[in-house]
Amino acid sequence: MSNEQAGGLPKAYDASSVEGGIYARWLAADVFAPDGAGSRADPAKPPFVIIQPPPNITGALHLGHAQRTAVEDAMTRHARMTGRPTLYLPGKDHASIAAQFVLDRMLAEEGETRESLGRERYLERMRAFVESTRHVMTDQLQRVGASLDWGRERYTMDDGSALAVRTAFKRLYDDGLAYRTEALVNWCPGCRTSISDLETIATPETGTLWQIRYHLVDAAGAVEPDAWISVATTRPETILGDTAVAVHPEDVRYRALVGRRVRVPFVERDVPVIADDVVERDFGTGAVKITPAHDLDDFETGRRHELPAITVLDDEARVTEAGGPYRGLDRYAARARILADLEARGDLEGSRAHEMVIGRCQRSDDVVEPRLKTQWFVRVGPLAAKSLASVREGRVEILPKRFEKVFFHWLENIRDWNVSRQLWWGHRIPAWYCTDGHVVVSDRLGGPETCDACGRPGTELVQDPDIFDTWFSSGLWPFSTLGWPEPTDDLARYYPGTVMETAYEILFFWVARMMMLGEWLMGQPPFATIWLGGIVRDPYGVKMSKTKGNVEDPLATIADIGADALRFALVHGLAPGADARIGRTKLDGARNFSNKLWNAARFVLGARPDDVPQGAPLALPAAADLGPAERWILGRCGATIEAVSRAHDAYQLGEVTRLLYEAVWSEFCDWYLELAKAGLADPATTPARRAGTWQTLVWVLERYVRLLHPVMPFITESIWGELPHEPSDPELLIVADWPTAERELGLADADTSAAVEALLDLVRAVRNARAEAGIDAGASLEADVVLPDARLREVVGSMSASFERLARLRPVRLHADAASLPSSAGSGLAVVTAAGEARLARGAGDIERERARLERELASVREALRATDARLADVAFTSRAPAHVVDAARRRRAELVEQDERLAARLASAKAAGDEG
RNA sequence: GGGCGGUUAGCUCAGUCGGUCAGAGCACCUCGCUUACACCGAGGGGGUCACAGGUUCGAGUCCUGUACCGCCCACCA
Repeated sequence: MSNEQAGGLPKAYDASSVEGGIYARWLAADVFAPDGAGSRADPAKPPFVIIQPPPNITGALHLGHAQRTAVEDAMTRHARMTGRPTLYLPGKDHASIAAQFVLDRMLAEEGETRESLGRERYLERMRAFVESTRHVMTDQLQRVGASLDWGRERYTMDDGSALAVRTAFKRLYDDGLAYRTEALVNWCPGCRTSISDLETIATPETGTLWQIRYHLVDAAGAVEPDAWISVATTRPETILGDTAVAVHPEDVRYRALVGRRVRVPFVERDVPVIADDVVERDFGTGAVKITPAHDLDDFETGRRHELPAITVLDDEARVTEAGGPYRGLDRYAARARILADLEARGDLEGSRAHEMVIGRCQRSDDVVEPRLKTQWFVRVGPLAAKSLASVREGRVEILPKRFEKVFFHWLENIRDWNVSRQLWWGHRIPAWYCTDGHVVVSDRLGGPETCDACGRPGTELVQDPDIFDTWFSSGLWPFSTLGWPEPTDDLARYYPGTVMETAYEILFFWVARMMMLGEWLMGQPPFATIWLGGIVRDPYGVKMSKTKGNVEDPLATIADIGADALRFALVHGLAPGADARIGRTKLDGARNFSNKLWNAARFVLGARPDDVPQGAPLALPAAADLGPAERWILGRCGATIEAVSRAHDAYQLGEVTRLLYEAVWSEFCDWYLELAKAGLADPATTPARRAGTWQTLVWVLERYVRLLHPVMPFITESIWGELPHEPSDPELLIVADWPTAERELGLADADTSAAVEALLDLVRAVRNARAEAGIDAGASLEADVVLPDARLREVVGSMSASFERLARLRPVRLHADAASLPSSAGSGLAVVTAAGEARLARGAGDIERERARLERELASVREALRATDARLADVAFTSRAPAHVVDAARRRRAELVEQDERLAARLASAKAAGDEG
């Protein structure tokens, strides 16, 4: 029975040589799809559909993806084992602006630009680029072990998505929720496209507030050199687009000027002084220049007063023709020149530093320019209302719950969604314009046949050059991937989804949009639970990023310690919504745990008694063949099954790994394995009991392997391959049943468990006393053990081989009470626990040290006793606290009293012995 | 300017319904190469649960306030 041959398990688990093969076996067995050939799903059970954010098609796996995948895959595998048809659908996102950003950089190295290639050639390049990268993420997700249903893989630029986008947009248009208008949008001059509010990052900056004179114009239209109104601005270059100066209607300083005209410098345009209560009298000079085409506030003020909006900055933020003498200058160059010119005219009154918040492009970091553009918008009010109601009324649950508030706040204050992008890579907006100015929105592939309004043939219509915001197509993901708008079986079966798992970073970008679009187009929210994860940080709490160089490469980590250890580390201690710090220490811990599990399996397989035939099916031992230790570990195993199942049902994966780490390491390995070793080695053990012990080892290990599979799929599948099974078990663990606990719990009983716990407690106490007394750890001592409880005495008696081995005592003589101890037992070490006491014989010992130890223990017991007594003496406590709490306190007191007596007696004899010596 | 989260052992963090809740891992100290594992085993030290009030028989746990850290949202030039 050598462990080298341990049932085929090699001495060390070699992840790199095993994982690929296991993944290939899963693929070959077709077990990932809910309807795959190898699926053992029960079609009658409710499907479990998990929705994952499709990664960018040009991307490579980073630790954040790995964590998302670890979480999603664990949920998926757990659901699959419970027999539910389980859909975990893979996909890629075309990521229009992000992909263009990457490709543009590559083109720049070749000396090319978007414009130099032109739209068609640029898109060809993009398609080729995307083809070259799309396999990367797929391969890496498989390395992590993601049990994605690859047969259903989708892409946000495939034909199905394209149809879904056209259909969705037409529906919104027909419902009056998509409209085209000229409005101020966030314009990124670097990316040369509009971006959404979400992509505009408010950045605090110290700017300058300049004070500038606008001279009044007299009735004859002449400038009055000595009469002016001073305005305050942080953007002098927008002077060129001013169409009014506003003051507060009740501001006495300016009341007389309202209705007069002032001359805008340089462009020499006369504009009115208007009164509007948006103006803060206390800010700056109390007078504001109004530039409707370049400031959101001003745009609205302009509307109220019917002011013209003059665009003075172009797509690249250079001054337009309307900017007169400054035309062609970059916005900042124009600012400098204008300030210098104002100074020269004597119209620059002063300036001061000003703390302000400026919008920057999330992608390029350019300062975003509000610009007047004709674009498509989605009216989100009615959509948001539905989403808010779904969450408020509990149809959709957000985990953790605190994000519900964030979600509410955002949706309550949301502005219409600008969906047009002046980019090329993405879905073209399905809107066509005819020369008569009619607009046709069509979901027909290739565009409308005729203009709806005038019947002009489609060939004479011109399609909108813009594309959709990437998130418009991602927002359709939960149903576009199931075949929508076609009424497919998948759509009927797998919509709405069960859980949507993602990082809280994209709650608004993606989750909220899926909610809004899903509810409107499908009539119900796209998922029941929103599970939000956090950000993966380095050990110092810094968000990992390539530029900071603090990234942990998940693939290198997998090569190093295996995918399972990485997954375990990413999930262990994870709470929804909380950021996770991942570093060497945590990864090492996970690797050590994998190693522990592997070696426990090697031991168990190698410990098969000779009279148990190899290849015998797995069976729970008969009750008669179980010792107390077996009953105890089966009870613990049952409790763990139940606790882990509950944790999974609540999506608490951090709790799942915590429970299993504890169960496998601290209970199974540290205690039961050691107890079993002694039982197996004891010649007094009957063959039936020996078989029962081994079967218990295998059984419990087998349950833990099942429970760990969702988090650690490879190593558990590996071990499973070597373990005996019940006849009803499948060949692959991935489709094995999730365990239930009734059989284990049926073999356990509370009394035996309590007795075994008491035994373990005694072992701990003996080890402690031995260590403190400095006794050689290898030395075996004679012991007299007093256990007043008969049941406990019986259990310890039946486990004497284990007890002797674990506590290093031999022989152990059991006694019902201290009075029956032989007098020779008076010397040596005394060990007192709640259940009883042990007296260990030993040679020469340090009496003083022993006395000090006993005094310390006695003092601590008396302290606890005092506290318990005080509690029980308080009538308020005994009358108001629930009975079970009071009972527990009374039991505790009784134990403490006994310990007190035993310790006092031992201390007395130790003192006597010391005095004699 | 609003809102949210955090503050528990040297470090990273669990702690559900208020009652064995003062916990884990790492680090540290002392032993130990006991035939699964040194990626290990045994034992140990270490915390006024940020601070101040309050509710309660009883408070890391609930309430109020304060401090510090972090995050999200925000169209006052």
